[in-house]
Amino acid sequence: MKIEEEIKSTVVLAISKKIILNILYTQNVINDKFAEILKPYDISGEQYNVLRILRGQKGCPANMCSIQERMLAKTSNTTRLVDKLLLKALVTRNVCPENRRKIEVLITKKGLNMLNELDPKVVEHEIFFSKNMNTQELESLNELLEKYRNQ
Amino acid sequence: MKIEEEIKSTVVLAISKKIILNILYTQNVINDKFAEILKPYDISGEQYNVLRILRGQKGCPANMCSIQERMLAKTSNTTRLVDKLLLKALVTRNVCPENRRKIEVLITKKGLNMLNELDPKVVEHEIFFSKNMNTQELESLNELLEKYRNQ
DNA sequence: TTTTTATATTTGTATATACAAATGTGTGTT
DNA sequence: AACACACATTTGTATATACAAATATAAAAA
Repeated sequence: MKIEEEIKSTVVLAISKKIILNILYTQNVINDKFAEILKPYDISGEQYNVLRILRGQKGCPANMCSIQERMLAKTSNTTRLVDKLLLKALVTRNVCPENRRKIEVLITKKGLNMLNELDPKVVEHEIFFSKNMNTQELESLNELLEKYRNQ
Repeated sequence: MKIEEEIKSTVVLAISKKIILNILYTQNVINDKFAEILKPYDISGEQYNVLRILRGQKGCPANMCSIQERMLAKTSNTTRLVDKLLLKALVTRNVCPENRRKIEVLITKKGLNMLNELDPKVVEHEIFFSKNMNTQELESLNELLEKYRNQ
């Protein structure tokens, strides 16, 4: 369905407006579908994102700052996301001995197991949207998005 | 900046994953910039979206259902968004006399004036991201996004 | 050493998202 | 009329976003 139909617009939209609406709407579709995958695991998309960042550390602890700057939403509240993960025993949290202002966050074995179980489902989700497009179209979409975002 | 740099990824990402991350991240950039435009007017992006839908009614009242289905985020809570707009006198809300289950929501003169004042800033925001791309690239981006979203 | 400044994180408040349950109203059936 | 069912909206609860203020610690300056 075209974006005008999705929002039931009755007027012709400028291409610059259509692209904005298309990106915002597509993001909603992606997120809704991803939330369904995560639902049985009782974690949110943002919590998943934190876990994924922690796994990427390969055993090294991450502090709040470094998690924050790797998040997609730059204004996420990492403290509270880590709080939730701590309650579920998916991460550990300790004051850094070298610099007591910092907090060392580590993913637990339980957290790693959850991510490993999710891995194939996440890949399936990513491929789902790409499956009817050829490599050239995918590369083109990616390049155009980056050109668009960087003004 | 490429998406890998934005999220400080150290590994090469599959194209299907890059596109997902690119869309999610680009949406955040668009929303953050738009929120700044709205800030002086003390309304949120979702509240703006409701006002824009109501103006599109051209004097006809809209009920909660029809507002909901025109929203970008299909799970927005229209009742509470309209509550906020009512407090600022940007809309009126009345029970529909023909069907008392329905609510008639109308944009006020104050609401219309706010939208009119915002119009040029919104267009400027839309054009900002498109300005370094030619018509063909813009059309191509729009088509690829729609093909992508519809699997 | 005390003060100032910078850094890292937490907390508070308002708003919005997500979803289920509750409420109120209209329609059709017996 | 009484009942069941569908429709439209509201309300409740948990989570997340957005942003400012508060707290704690470290480093630099006086």
